[in-house]
Amino acid sequence: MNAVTIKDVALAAGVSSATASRVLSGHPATSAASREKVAAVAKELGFVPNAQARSLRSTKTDTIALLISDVRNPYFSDLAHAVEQQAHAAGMMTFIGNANEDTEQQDQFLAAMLSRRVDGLIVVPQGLDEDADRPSPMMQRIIASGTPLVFVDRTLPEQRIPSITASSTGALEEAIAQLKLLGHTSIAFLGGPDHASTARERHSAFDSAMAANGLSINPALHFAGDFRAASGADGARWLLEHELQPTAVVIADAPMAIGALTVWREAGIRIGKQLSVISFDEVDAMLMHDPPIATISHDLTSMGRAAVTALQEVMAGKSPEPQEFISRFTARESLAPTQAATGA
Amino acid sequence: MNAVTIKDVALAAGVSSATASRVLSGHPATSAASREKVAAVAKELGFVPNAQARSLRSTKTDTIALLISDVRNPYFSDLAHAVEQQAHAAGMMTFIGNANEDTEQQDQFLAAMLSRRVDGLIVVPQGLDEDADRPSPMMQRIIASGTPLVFVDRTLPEQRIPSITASSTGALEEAIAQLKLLGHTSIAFLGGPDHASTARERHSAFDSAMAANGLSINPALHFAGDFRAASGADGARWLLEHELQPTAVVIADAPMAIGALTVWREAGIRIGKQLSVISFDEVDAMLMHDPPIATISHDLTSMGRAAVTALQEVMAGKSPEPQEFISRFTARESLAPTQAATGA
DNA sequence: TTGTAGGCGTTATCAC
DNA sequence: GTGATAACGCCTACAA
Repeated sequence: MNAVTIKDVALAAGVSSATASRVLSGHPATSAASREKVAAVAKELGFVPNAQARSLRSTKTDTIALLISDVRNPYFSDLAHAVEQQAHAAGMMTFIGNANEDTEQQDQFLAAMLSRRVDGLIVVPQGLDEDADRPSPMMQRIIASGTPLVFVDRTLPEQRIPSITASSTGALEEAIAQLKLLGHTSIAFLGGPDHASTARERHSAFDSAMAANGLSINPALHFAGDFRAASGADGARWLLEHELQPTAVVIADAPMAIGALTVWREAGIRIGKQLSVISFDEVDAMLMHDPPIATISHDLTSMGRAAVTALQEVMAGKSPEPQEFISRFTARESLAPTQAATGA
Repeated sequence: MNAVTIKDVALAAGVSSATASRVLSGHPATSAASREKVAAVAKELGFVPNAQARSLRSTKTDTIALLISDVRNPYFSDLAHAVEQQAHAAGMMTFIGNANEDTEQQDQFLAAMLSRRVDGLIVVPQGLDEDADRPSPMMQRIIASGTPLVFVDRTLPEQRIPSITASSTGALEEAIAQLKLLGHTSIAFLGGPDHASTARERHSAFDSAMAANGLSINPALHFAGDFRAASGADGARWLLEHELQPTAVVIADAPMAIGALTVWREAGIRIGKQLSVISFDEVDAMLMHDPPIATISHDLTSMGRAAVTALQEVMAGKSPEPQEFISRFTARESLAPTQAATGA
């Protein structure tokens, strides 16, 4: 068992534990002699400082927590990776927690992090299902506790919390303009869950992009999914049976798109011929698809970095401005001139 | 700021901190009266126990760490999800760490976990590049420290460490038999990096499946990738230019398959006609592809659960047997009778 | 430069 | 059942 403490090191090095501590934590007031001896002994004994004790005393843990809503969604694993790398570069560890799109799991994770006294939190917040905009009680406690907090990707209408978000308005305007140019006027939207601010943002950006292009917004062409593959498949089936037979569709995230495209493949729908498709989130599978799928993508790497930077500012007592990244539209062969209705 | 300690709670409840502690940690020796009062006060004050202090005293953290080699690989995010859920059910938190297929990052994470005194470790071990089978120095220290440790997915030849692995021999024999039946005799293998035991296992299982089916093993048809999409793309290009023009290919993981399939789409290769494809790892994108891709899949959920269970046994002082899961072959339309060579 | 002496928040050990 | 008290491992005034 690893029970070697700083006292053991000090004893073996023939110094006091205070000196050993100073050497091991790089305090300047140490002699070359003790530095050498302590370092050598510590290495030989395999001394690993107890982070618990250290941060109990110093009230900092050099650890931040990142709460995402679905580990298995590549969108969030990209975000997690970016945050982790940036935090790592700043000498901090990152706890990654998974809310599973569930307020209860979110709160459990937040409680655990609070209890572990992380130095800060980066959160993709879940709204409450019934009342999408109200932070959960645990979130309110976090805020009340004064723990440095930053929202990323999604947000809640809490004025004091800096947030890093993405705006898809411009990209969607481009996308819809492109579709209109190709002759599409009946365009469906497979959206995400209303408790996610991103789902609402994408939906309203879609509506305003339609309006900006002089196309009418038809609520009957909006399907409410949940950002997961199964709901994308449901949306695809819903579309197949839809009386209006739109000729193009925008899908709110990659898992839903993959689910939907699978259904359409099974149904023999030719993408880019019978149905034009644009999906949010650029993942490798979109380029594998034949034809490749046009995407609206967010720069997760930059967003993740920005979140860490903003959090560091909050930890330093500043109040960083909210930051909004602009998503990018990439046209691909999944877009083509109108030919026939979906079900043809 | 959240500076409410157990003493504050005790004071407000009119009991000693010892009693407060007993109530808050569910110790049986408490009266109903104090239980009520303490609980009420704690809630009112928003008391959050300091996990640092608690585990400093109790020498347990109710936390385990999971080290995977690539967060963005869906294979590992599935595994992570399974481990997390199972650990959560057992009342433990999970730290998820990302080695990025890199021994140095692996070691940093392990050191951080050791320093945080996690109760146990579940690791997908990285071999050293130069000497795939030797555990890194840090891994040796972990082992020496006696921290409960379990390997999952990959393994190292350390006799004392329980490991949860998968065997693809049977599945590959089935797969190759199927290909042979369809007339394929020249079958390529796009493999993973040698420092991963799974890559070696899949490769040797491929070879023995070829042999078992009476087909000759041709080293010239083996491509060494690294489990990532880019190397799959490289492998696909390599195959396109290969003088032997195999008619079928087995790919060692999903990201590589997606990379490869993208290249083949661009090159106009018709999968399931000109080239039959089998990929390891069943991810949604495999079913989205037209035609759907035959897969060899592991039951990550069961493996993740088994890893947690094994770790719990180690923590309880037992020595669980190594466990080997059997992978499953699923035939799909990406397999078809031989027609023409790849490059035709 | 070094050592001594608390103390961080909690729980375990004793008495009562 | 409850309350003092010590101890977990480390860091940091303070004094030397």
